[in-house]
Amino acid sequence: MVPDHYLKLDNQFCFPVYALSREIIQLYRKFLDELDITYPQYLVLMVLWQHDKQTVNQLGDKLLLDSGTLTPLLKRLEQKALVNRNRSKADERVVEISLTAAGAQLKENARRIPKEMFDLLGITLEEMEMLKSIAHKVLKYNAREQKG
Amino acid sequence: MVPDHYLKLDNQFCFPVYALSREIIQLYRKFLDELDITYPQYLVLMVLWQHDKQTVNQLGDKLLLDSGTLTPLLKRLEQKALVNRNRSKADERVVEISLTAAGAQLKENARRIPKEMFDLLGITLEEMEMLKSIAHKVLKYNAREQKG
DNA sequence: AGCAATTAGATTGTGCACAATTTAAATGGA
DNA sequence: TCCATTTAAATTGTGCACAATCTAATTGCT
Repeated sequence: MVPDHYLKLDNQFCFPVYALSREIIQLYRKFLDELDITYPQYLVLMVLWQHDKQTVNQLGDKLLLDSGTLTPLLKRLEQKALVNRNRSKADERVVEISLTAAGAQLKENARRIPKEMFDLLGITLEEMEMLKSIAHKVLKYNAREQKG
Repeated sequence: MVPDHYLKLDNQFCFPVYALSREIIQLYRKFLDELDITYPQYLVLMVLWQHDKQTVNQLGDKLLLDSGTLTPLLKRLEQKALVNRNRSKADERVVEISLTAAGAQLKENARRIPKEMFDLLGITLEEMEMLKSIAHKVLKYNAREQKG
């Protein structure tokens, strides 16, 4: 019989990750409110800042989000005049997302965020790298499972 | 000038945590669908399994959730006949949440979940402890900031 | 060419999260 | 005792997440 121990909140491994994720998004709010964007919108812009003009699918692959989440989010970014949404002429099913001048410009205002977030978190570089590598391990492990 | 490097998705510390949190909730779904509950509902039940009869505030303190999230969630648990919601007689503002027989019984069906989840994640015990301790550090650090 | 199967994205519906406001009960002076 | 202040939940409104379904365009097969 599995003991009660394993069902206590304090002994959970997953709850801290879930709580940490919400805490991080909360800390981002401080910076992102000034830019009038949300954290998921910031992630989309970050992907576009690195490589402009991507399809909804390509954004979804990188952010692990589906069209049910991205379509309305991208429409809100379009309303804020930060991105353009255009049907591809080569394949009418595909929607290409590109940055507007304002969307590209926002990158400069966002530049200071990663460093300030790191300071806010109060952890060491080593801990950060450890966290990243464990997260990647789980995500990669389970991505493999889904295909096989 | 902060270099572009820091604004690339691959170099983010926060995105992996956010993606990992969603992946974990996704993996839980496999088990929780059978119990017809969601992950946040499971967390509430876990708190009640450890200590029955708590106020909405007490649940919120432990799970770091407010009444805007908990009130509708608890109403759904009530509809499933897993918890009771009763106004305290000593203080009419307070709502006390307690397990029904079915809610208490569900603990037995949930008992196997933590072990199976651990197996699914594909990480070592050491990595799990590391992840927990870093999450706790950030959460505690920022809880302190909010008060000071 | 014609049509089934596939693919990209949009839509619908449910359930969190969370800010901001509201309501009602309790408390703490003056 | 009276009333401003505080407190506990509930409510309202916005924005994700995500399953399931739908629509329309494309591809592949014969």
